[in-house]
Amino acid sequence: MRDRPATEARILEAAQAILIAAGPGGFGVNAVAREAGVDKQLIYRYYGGLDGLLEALGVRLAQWWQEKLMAGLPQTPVENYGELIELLALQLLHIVRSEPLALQSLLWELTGSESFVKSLSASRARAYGAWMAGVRGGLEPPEDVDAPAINALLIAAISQIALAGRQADTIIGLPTNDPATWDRLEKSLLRLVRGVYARP
Amino acid sequence: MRDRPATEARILEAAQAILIAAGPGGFGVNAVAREAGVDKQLIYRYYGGLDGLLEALGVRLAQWWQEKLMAGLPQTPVENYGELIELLALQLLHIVRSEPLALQSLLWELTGSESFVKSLSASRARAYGAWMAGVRGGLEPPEDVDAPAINALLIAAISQIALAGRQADTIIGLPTNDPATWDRLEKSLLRLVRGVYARP
DNA sequence: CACCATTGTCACCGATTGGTGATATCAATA
DNA sequence: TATTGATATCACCAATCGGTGACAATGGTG
Repeated sequence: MRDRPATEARILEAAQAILIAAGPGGFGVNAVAREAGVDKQLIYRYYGGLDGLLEALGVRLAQWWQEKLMAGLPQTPVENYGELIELLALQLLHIVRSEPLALQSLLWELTGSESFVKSLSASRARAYGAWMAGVRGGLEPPEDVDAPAINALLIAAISQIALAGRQADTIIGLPTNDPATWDRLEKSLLRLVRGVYARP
Repeated sequence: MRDRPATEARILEAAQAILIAAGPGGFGVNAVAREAGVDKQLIYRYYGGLDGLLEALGVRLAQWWQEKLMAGLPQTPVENYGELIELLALQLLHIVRSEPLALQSLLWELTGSESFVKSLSASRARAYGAWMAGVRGGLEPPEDVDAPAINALLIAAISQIALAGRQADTIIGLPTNDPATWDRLEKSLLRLVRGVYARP
């Protein structure tokens, strides 16, 4: 060993692993050190304590979100603003359904009061914006639609649905384990999008 | 004192107070006992420990949700299914915006793995159903709309928006503290509802 | 080779957690 | 009044938490 950069990386990886496995609640200096096979003293030396480690983990998560979102950029140009939002919604739904880290990250934004949590929320919001900017040509939402508010509601719905399906075995009344449930939710999600961003 | 029923009630009240003030994370035997001004031993005697107390708190929360929802039953008969959902959405938005207990309860459903959490989710779902049953006359949703899925998404959106606005000072990009933000969200929420449950 | 800063290890601290056993105190009954 | 059973209190336990100081091993530099 005796390789500080490598050790720092190991610690950060372990932190992410702990977050995925145990969530924000199970996160702590001892758990991370144990997972990384490293003395916790090094966490204090290299990251200045728990806060510093969280800060570093925060920027890592922000990058992660950016990458995951950008991975779903449509290849073919879209025709109107509504279709854009449809794609974003589907991409986000796919991420939160397939990536445990996404859910734990969202959960952290809801439960944590640390400062890095706020910057994480802001970074994720920026990632959405970057996605939009990267795709929309000159596409504009209909004038009579409050696009930011509508989109926020849609993103919120997707996030909450995924979070709720994590622990409970029923969402409002729909069975969580049934794949048909998620088909219905996806179709209904698109239906909501099309309802506001009227399609030709 | 020396009044078991009163002591039990005090403990349960304290438990709810702790939940409101500190959330699921700060919940514990010691905190509740301290808040109630009671030795924690009594929690073990009367509720059989932390699990039993949670169980009792769960049924209390379920009743609470039922009451809060039912308090918003419309007086005048509604004309169609869409208007019904509009009212439910507005009522729910009002609850989660004005009642801290609602948010902490929702948060618990997302974070807790205890068994009572699942029954709480189920109870809340039943409360929605009871609300609907109490209001809809012979009203039916449009045939081509998957009402349960749509409604689940709408409820999810409302829950998540309120939860996100609790800690972060910006929801996706909308400033949390600005009252105008919530006006926009409410209007856009109704817009989503009307988009699917097409109005005359 | 000797020095010294960096890297890693170990042992400990006070505080808090969920949980338990023994004991004091009271109210009603015999 | 003496006994008894329920109610309340206190002291303690092992485990874990975040955090710190002292010490051992290492590798490059003079």
